[in-house]
Parts: sequence; C-alpha cells; structure tokens
Amino acid sequence: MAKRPTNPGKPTIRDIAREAGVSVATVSRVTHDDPRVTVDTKLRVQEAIDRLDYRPSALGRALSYQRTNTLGIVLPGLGGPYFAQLIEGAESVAVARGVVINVLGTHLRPDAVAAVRQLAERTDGLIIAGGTIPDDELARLARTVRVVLVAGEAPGVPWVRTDGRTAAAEITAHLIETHGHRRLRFVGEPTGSPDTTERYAGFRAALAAHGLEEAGEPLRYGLDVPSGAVAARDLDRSGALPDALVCANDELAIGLLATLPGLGHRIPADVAITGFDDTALAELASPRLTTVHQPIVELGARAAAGALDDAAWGEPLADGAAPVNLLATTLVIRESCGCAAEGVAG
Amino acid sequence: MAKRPTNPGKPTIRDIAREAGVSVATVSRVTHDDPRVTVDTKLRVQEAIDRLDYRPSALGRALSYQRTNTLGIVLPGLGGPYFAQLIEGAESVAVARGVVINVLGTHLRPDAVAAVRQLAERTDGLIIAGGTIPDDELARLARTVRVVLVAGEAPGVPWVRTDGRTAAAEITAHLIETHGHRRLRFVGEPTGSPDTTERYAGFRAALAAHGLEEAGEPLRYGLDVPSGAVAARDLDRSGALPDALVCANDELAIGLLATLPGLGHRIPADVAITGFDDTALAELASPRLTTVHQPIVELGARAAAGALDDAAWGEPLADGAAPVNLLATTLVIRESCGCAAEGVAG
DNA sequence: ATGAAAGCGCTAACAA
DNA sequence: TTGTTAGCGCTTTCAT
Repeated sequence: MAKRPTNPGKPTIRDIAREAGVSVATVSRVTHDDPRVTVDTKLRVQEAIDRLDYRPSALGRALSYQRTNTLGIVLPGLGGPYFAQLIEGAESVAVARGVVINVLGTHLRPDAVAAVRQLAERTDGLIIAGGTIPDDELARLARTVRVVLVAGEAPGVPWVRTDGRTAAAEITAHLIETHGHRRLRFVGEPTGSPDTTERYAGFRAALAAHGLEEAGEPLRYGLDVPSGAVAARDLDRSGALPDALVCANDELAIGLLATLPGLGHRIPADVAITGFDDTALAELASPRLTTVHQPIVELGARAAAGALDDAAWGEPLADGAAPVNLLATTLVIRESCGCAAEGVAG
Repeated sequence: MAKRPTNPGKPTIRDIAREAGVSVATVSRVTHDDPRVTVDTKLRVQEAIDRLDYRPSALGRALSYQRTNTLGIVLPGLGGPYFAQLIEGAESVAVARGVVINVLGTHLRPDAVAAVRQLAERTDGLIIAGGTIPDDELARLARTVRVVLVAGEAPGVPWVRTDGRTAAAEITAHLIETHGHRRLRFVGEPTGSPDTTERYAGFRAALAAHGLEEAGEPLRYGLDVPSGAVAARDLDRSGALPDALVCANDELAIGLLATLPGLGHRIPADVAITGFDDTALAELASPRLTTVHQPIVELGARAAAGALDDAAWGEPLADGAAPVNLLATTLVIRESCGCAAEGVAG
C-alpha cells in the first residue's frame, strides 16, 4: 500500500486533524455538527477544513455507516417521458432523505445482470423495472438488498404497478362499444416487457368478451415515437388499415398520429388511435390522444419509499391482498378515438 | 461499532476465510485469479464462496484500490433522445473498461451542486453537461476529479463540443439565401443552456450578415416536444407567423411541426421550420426535418474516454489549439425548410 | 504457497 | 470537551 507521500490530492480527516492540532474524532464531530465541541476548537477545525478544501469521503463513510445513501434505479433504457417521470418520482423521495440516485440503463449493457450486481453493491436499495433482468436474479438480489420491482411482478420480490390488463380492456371496450369498431389491431411487441404483455392480454380479453377476433397480428414495434412513425409507413404501404389501433404506449401512438395524416389517413375518421400512459404529449397532440392515465410519478415515489424504508413494506405474499402496491389508472377520453371535443364517454 | 453478531446478511471475506480454513489474503487471491494458489486450496475457497454466495464488496475494494470503477454523468434532465444518445456513447467506452455509469439529472435536484459533489465522491471521473453547474464549481471539481465538460466550455476544464454557433449560422443562411426568407424567429431560451446560447448567437450573426433583423424576440420555450406544441398554439393565437422558425433543437421543431398543420398552417408553405441535432425523429417527421447533424454518440464517447483516461487528455489551454475536442457538424437538408424531396442545397 | 498485519477514510464506543 | 482505538471489507507487502 502506498505510504501517502505527502498530499496526493484529496486531504483526509487525518490531514485536518494534524493541521488543526486535534484528533480525528474531533474533526468527525465537527463535520457532523456535534454540539459537544467547543466553539473555539470548532472554529480551528473549520478553518483547516476550509483551507484544505476538505470534504469527508463518501466511501469511507459508507463503509463505516454500512449504508451508502444511494438508491439505484434499473431501467431498460433512458429514453422517453415514461422513465423520466419514474425517476422524477423516485428523486422526490430520495431528495427528502438526502439520498442520491444512480440510474442504470440495461439496454445498453451487454451483461445487464453483472451491471446490476455491481450497482447493488453500492446502493441501499434498488428499484428495478419489470423485464430488465430475469426473475431468478431478481429473487437473488432481493435476498441481499432491498429491491422493489416496478411495473412488473416476480415471486418473492415486493412490487408496485398498475393493473394494465384491466385498463387495456377498458380502453378497447370503449372503442368497440362507443364507436362501434370491429376491426382492431394492437401495436407493440407483446413479449417486449411485462407492461406490454399485460396490455396486449387486456386488449384480447376485451375483444373476446365482444365476440371479436384481432384484425391481424400485433404490429410489433418499439415503444418510441420513431417506431410509431415507421409503423405508420408500413401500415400505409400494406394498404389495409383497421378501424382502430390500440397502441402499447403514448409515444408509439403519437408517432402514428403525426405520420398517418401526411400519408392521407385521417384520424379518427379513417382510423382511431389510442395510447397508454397519458404523458404530456397526449394532451398536446392533435387530435388529442385518448389514453389511459397512469400515476407514473407516484409509481416511482412508492418504489423509492419501499426501496429505502427499513419498515417491512409491501410484502404482498404475506397477508394476501396488499392493495397499496396496485395503483389505480383512469381512462382519459379525448378525441383520437372519435369522441367529440369536450365530450366524455365511457 | 456493532460487533457483527453472526451473519447479518452479506458474508464478508472473513466469513469465507474461516469457512475454508484459510486466511483472508488467500481468499482475496482467489477472487483475483492469482496463479499462486494451489488448485487444491483454490477449490476449497471457491466452494465456500459459492456456498455462502459471497461477492467482494465494491465499497471495500474501492477504498483499498482508491478507485471506484465508476463514471458519473451529470445532465440537466434525463428526458429526450439527446441525452439518451450521449449516455449511449459514454456507455460504449465504459463497458469496454468494465466501468459502470452513474447518471444524475440536476433539474430535479434543488441543490445540484451538493448532489454533484456527492457523486464526484464515488466516481473516478465525471462527465458534466454544459449549463448544469456554475463554472467556479466546475473548476473546483476539476481539481480533485477528472472532469470533462460536454457541450460547453469553462476555464480550466477539459471539454468536448461542436461548433453550434457556426452551424446555426449556416442553417439560418440557408433559409435566407436559398429560400429568400426575410422574417425569421428563433425558438428556444437563449439563456437556457450554453448550447442554446451559441445557436442563438449563430442565428443572429447570419441575420446580421444579410442585413436582417430578427422578426421578433426569441420564442422562449423548453427543449422538448410538448413545449413545441405549446409554442405552436401560442404562435397561432398571436396571429403573426414569420417566414421561418429556427428551433434550438429537433424536439422543439417536431412539436411545432406536428401541431401547426392542425391549426391551419402548412409547412413549409406557410412557415419553414428547422431543427438542431438530427435525432431519429427528424428523418421520420413529415415533412422531414431540415436540421444540423451532431455526432452526439461520439460526443459522449469522447467525453467518457477523457474522464476515464489517465493520459493527459484534452488540455486545450496548454498548447493552443486542440481540435480533437471540437467535433464537426453537418447541415442536413430535408423538406421542412422548403427544399424539394431528394433536393440538396447549401 | 500461505499468513500476519498495515492501511484505505471514516465513525463511534469508551476513557480520560 | 477531547482523545484513543477498534472496526467497516478489502488489498498487498513482507515474512514464513
């Protein structure tokens, strides 16, 4: 081990102690605003701290405290408003506790599991989005770190989510019952994420409940706006537009919404479109997007609370129902489904 | 200090040593694939490691190694394709070095400086986006951590960026010279970020070079799609559309592009629109967006390389010119400016 | 080939 | 009020 020649960069607590002519314990007390230090010594120590521009090493503290004051968030990717809002929700509770957040996007990582493990090593808790890492790894992590799964569910791991299946069935039923559509298609990759899987299931359930079949295979595209634009082109080229397109999320829907008109298809006259999430864009698009409102920010906040709290939080398996983890969604009817502006239906 | 009762969770190197009947040094050697351990003991140790599911604490290692194998990225926010791409670029070099990335969004943090300091404490290097924290704090950080400023410039801090001023002047000149527009307005908050400041300066420079005045104050909106949609509404309500709108980035432009037609304004016939960045959306919008291509992924990669390397990298102040930090942009002419499809002009 | 021990930066129980 | 010291988990020299 290096013998610390003189001052290779950052001053340590010992440098300050020596400089101020006190013990390291006293320096520690000063950095902690411990009231038991004489105002006099405190001043002397503070002076040394300022002069050497000392700040306690988070690493050393973490090792001693046995906690890092860090919350990790694992998401598939970092793009898009959904994840930004999720992080925002988590930040809000993290800030309140003086905890800093570390975000990891697995899509960019060839070995997601290894990256998550490394992250777990440096955090007090972990928020993990559904579909990012395998269930068994999730369970394994949950044994050594506080883990909360968001938008997903796995055995033995606390979770927070919404009931996407029911919500998707509702919005699909609206299209069928209120607007009389019969030929509907789903847009999104059903096996892509647990969220999408659920929504697709709800879509099919509503169809079945009305004695309908899908008007075709799901249109398998990514969950971003560009994918929606591409889907629009492909759909136009195929020549056969259905009555309505139920999209896996808002961004996809917006991509369609912004591109189809340019190709000669009017919305909702020629084809109705619905989204999912109710992100900022939904309200601003034209026509405004009919979608399902999800409390994304709160999802993030709850997950953070769960991942940070020592209290036994969300042990849904223990006492049967644990409704606090299942947040409510609401159907938001606007105009892209065919309803008139200001009109409300359900 | 707690006396570590028995096994409160994670096993430590000492647990393994005891379990395998060896010293901690030997365990350490095994976890490092040190060839000097008998295959026999190695097996015994490995067995204990597997059985107890032991993995070395990153914290302990970091403290001993004096490096964390972590790269920090500080951005204003996490939304949008620009930052996603920047992170992608940084990830690519981080992955290659077995380094993990920590992302921090300052917009959500009331005390950004404190959060960045805390992050600096846990990383070997920091990539900081221009406009996130004050210059003096930047300089201060640069004294104790490797810092690279991306999309910005500050005294005493290595940086990587593009020449946004020149690029903005070029695209503005195109609008004036090729399309004969005279009444142009800038969309974006000039004081919002160094990037936007530069682009606005370029816009004004081009105007001045052609003896023109701005057709009005900059339209001060955020850099996201929803802001563009709002800008479109406001502009429509004001009744006075200019010949062309030069937007601070693609998202803003896309918001305008997607909303103005619904309000009765044709693009580019009634008003021409240009973006900046050349994100995926630009190619897919209709009309396709004329914009400035920026090598964002490479910007992120270079920044990461700089923040991680020990080699003296980008010391632009030392030897005068350091062109390697100034990446080239290219003008991408599509149709939103008024050019015909497939047409190229400059 | 293996172990003992010092040290990384900090905290906190215990003494003085 | 202040100091001494053991310990957090790990690495690494130096002995053996």
